[in-house]
Amino acid sequence: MDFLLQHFSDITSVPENLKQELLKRVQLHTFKRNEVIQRADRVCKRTYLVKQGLLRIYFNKDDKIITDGFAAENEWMTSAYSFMRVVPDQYEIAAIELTQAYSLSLEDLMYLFEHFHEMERFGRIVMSMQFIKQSERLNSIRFTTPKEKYEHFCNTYKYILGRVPLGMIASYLGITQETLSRVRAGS
Amino acid sequence: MDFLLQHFSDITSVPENLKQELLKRVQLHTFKRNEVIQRADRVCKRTYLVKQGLLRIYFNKDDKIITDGFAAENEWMTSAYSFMRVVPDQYEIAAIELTQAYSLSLEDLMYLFEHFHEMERFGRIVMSMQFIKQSERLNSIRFTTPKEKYEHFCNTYKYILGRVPLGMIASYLGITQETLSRVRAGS
DNA sequence: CCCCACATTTGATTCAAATCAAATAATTAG
DNA sequence: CTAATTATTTGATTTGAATCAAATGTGGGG
Repeated sequence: MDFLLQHFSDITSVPENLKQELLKRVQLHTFKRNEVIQRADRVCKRTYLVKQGLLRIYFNKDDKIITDGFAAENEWMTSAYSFMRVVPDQYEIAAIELTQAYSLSLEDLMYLFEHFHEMERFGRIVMSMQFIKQSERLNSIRFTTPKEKYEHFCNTYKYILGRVPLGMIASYLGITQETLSRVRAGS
Repeated sequence: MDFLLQHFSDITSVPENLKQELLKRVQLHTFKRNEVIQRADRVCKRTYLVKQGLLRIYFNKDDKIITDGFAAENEWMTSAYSFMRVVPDQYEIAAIELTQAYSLSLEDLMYLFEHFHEMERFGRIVMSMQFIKQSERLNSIRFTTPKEKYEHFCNTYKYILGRVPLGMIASYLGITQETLSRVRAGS
């Protein structure tokens, strides 16, 4: 449980009673390699914090699987729109490798936001960080060549490289597998 | 001032003392048509809430001006990375038409976050909404044809259409002016 | 009110990456 | 350990939008 509280403490101060409430509400899961955590067409009920391992979010577009993101240690993963708005969506989440993750339900999260200023701050800071990350990704997708996309990925997410098939990285970067292969070959 | 408090109240409850502090710290600006509010290579010191009019954020890429976003009534505008991290960046912000906007400095914002749970909640909710909006934009840029991009823009931002030159919309959508023109001609 | 800078359209051509196709390499489940 | 599946590379071709080029339209400052 130290991991969980450490994660929160790294972002903002956590008073003792918030710690208690967090520990009371959080669930710890173990997901097998390739286990599907969240299925398409369902409401995503929980948000996950990866303790160890690697999660992936993806969806089916014209019979191709498009990877939309990864979450490794200390990163949060949920199908954001489905989770926040409590509506089904097309995203699935699965474990790429054996993964341990904590999770919170929307109700518990809301309870904690409601009762703890620090939790609200935590939420604001995490959302801000996600927003900034997503901006960078948007700019990368809009304005860079396949080669630059791959290089940026290598620089930013080298800890993911080698843990996932290249096809997943290609679709995450918004290019085809073939193009990624050629980029890597250096032509 | 009613506008400002209404904007906050629409998102979360605002206790009387927070109202006081908000009113004490907020500035009201009037920007002329085409007036530049934020210059490139500078730290963006404030975040703006548009009361009336239209702001635009853009940057120079290879001698082309790329529009990155708009903010109309009840929308926030800032150069997010620069503002949050207190570093200069390449974005500029200008008024497209005569605009009235409230603004807050980072220090004031932090003060309000620090002292008011409700302000923190407001920040969290606004960041979440921005995140979701940005996700939709990312998907639009990644997966849709120029025609679909334009249709989506018309559906979502029709109140902007007609108030800005088409070139700005084209670069916002990630297509060229020529392509947008052809899409509109319907071919 | 008119002219000029800017905005928009239209046409011809180019090009980068997608698609289509298939061979080769590497995992993994039995 | 080996067959079968999955991943990766490599090659040929297509294609949609960018680029290049230029004509036409238009609105707002003088």
